[in-house]
Amino acid sequence: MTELLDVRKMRILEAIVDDYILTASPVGSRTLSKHEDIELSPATIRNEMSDLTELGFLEQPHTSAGRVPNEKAYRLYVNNIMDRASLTPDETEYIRSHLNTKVSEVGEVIKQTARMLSGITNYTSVVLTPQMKRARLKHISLISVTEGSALAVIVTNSGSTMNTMLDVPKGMGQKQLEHLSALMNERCCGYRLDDIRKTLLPLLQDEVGEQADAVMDMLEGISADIEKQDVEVVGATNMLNYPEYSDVGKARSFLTEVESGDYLKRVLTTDDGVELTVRIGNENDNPELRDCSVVTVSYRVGDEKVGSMGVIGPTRMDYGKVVAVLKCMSESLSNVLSGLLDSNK
Amino acid sequence: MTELLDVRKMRILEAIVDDYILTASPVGSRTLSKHEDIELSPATIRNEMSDLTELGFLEQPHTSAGRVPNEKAYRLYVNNIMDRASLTPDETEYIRSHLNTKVSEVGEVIKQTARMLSGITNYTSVVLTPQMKRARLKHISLISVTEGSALAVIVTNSGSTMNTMLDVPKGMGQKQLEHLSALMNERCCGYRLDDIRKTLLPLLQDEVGEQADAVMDMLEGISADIEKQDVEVVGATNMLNYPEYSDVGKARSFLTEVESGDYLKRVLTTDDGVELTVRIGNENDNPELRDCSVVTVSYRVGDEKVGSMGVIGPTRMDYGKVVAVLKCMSESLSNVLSGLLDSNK
DNA sequence: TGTTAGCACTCAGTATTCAGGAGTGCTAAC
DNA sequence: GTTAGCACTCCTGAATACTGAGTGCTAACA
Repeated sequence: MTELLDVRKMRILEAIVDDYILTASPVGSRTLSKHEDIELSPATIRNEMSDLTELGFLEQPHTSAGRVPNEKAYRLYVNNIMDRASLTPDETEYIRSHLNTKVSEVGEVIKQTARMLSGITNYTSVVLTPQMKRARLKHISLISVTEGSALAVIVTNSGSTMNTMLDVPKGMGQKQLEHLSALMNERCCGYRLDDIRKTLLPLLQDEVGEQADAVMDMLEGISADIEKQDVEVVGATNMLNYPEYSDVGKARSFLTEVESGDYLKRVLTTDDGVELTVRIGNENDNPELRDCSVVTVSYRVGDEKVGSMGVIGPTRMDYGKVVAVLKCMSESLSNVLSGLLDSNK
Repeated sequence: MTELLDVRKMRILEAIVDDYILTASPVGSRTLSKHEDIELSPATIRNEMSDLTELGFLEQPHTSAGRVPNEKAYRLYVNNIMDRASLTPDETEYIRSHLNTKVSEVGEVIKQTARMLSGITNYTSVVLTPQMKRARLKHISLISVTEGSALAVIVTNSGSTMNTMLDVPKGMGQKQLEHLSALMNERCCGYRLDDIRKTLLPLLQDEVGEQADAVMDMLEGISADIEKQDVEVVGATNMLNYPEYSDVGKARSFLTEVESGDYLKRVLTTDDGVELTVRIGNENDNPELRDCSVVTVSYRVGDEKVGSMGVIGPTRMDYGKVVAVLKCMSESLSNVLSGLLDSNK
């Protein structure tokens, strides 16, 4: 792949993509000839562009327009060309400091991350809440709410909390729930949340006796909720700033799709084993997003991936910057979360 | 006000508003002459329309266009003309049934209400979460989360729950927090949440001794959170379906404004003593919403107002339907919430 | 006196034409 | 291999004319 194109073609393609990312309008040979890196006459450039078109990297809206890069070009650009623009020290500092200050609640940190991502990039951001199942139980409280329902409040060693409404058997009141949760705390503290069900059940079985079934159901309910991860989408309306979405119809279908969150959640929860993924245009198997690119990156607690975040923008997005921001943000968020974890061992 | 206009003018104005609500394009005399209620020639109607324009109810985009109703017309329409379109039995039934099924969590009910509001009306809906301060305490749990912070979980007699992160003095661990919450439960159960602070403090003062200040701070924290009401905004992108927002710039500023939620929250939390309020265009003291109308209605638990909800649409909204839907929805939500309350007395 | 038919007038919207300009591909010369 | 030159394409925007919906006014009518 790398040596499909000679150096000069590469350079020209890069310049075209760079220019198009900036202006969103077809790039002509004369424009390129003024580019400092390219010391060639327009005619020569035209020949090269003609080649690049034939090779499938460029497209022409009409005969007398300049060239527009297509997905193949962006793919090459992302894989081989772009220099991962590093952030300015200011930006790095901005991210670090704003993520460090208020770490009291995990949910807040996630929201803040999403806000910053979309704020810095001017695209749409999406952040997945961290997986709880690998966290360890620090404390659980069962609180009777109404006859037949109770609230389970789980605190993990990373300091995050989780609420789950549970159905409980009729007649099980606050007293019994307290007894049960005391038992759970005694036996399960320090276990991983996704191990609780199988660990706890045998331990409890003899103690809870006739209510074993009910307890089992409750644990099921808790387990189901532990698996759940939410997505935080911020800045969808940013897209209205780009000429790609000056058509209200397109804007509407984009917003509808993104706000449903379904596709983004799917993308963020599929773990393809890679830290950073770039999905360009139709590489998204979602027709509504065929004019968009989605860049995702995972974040960790300790050495373990626990969630991911991403940026959605037009295919003509500033890949270099987005990648740099995501990496920095992932690093920062991982640190913050891991720090939380350590401080409560 | 009522008798500013004679019957015929009223009827013509009504027809104009009705037609404009439907089509969003200026209404001409010929169109009106075909209207079944109006047995007049175009010429006569033109005279009347000319009068209505002079009286300030209609406007003309340009000489050879039809007439467009303005805010004054809508105001008259809302106050004196529109027959509050009653919902079809289907719609009423739909609202009742969908709000009754899943009542497990108050937050869910509110979200569902917002979704249905915007679904039925095709406008943007906004629902305020119910005030907690008038609810009565059923149970409180204090759970240690990290060194220095704890989670307070409050369950009210209406079955709703509330979480608040609190700063606690260093060294106060789970044991002490449990002791404290046991004390609170014993003393404060059944009290109104907004009375707890002043009720509890004297009672506790001698018992908590040296930690009185810290407890005081915690109560402050809880009180502050009790006051908080959130807004749930759904269907903002619905507005992109209306020609008023075929301009992306307008769409963007609308979406930005609405999604911030600031103005809507202010509108929903100001209690003007009236059950139902219609704010037309510039009656909203928010320039971003000068082309919108906001209709709000309060909902109750028992006889007490505890929250409100609203619909935002273009000034050319179907006021009759919106008012009918809101009234029905408020009624249903009030019933559901009051039912929850009663069932736990 | 209120209503209506008729008519001249206005003006947004659409289609048409035209000139300008940006950009291309090709050819021939360097 | 590179470049200058040139004919060609086709988008864009301005100017122009045409159409049709709608008005206001006047005069006739009931």
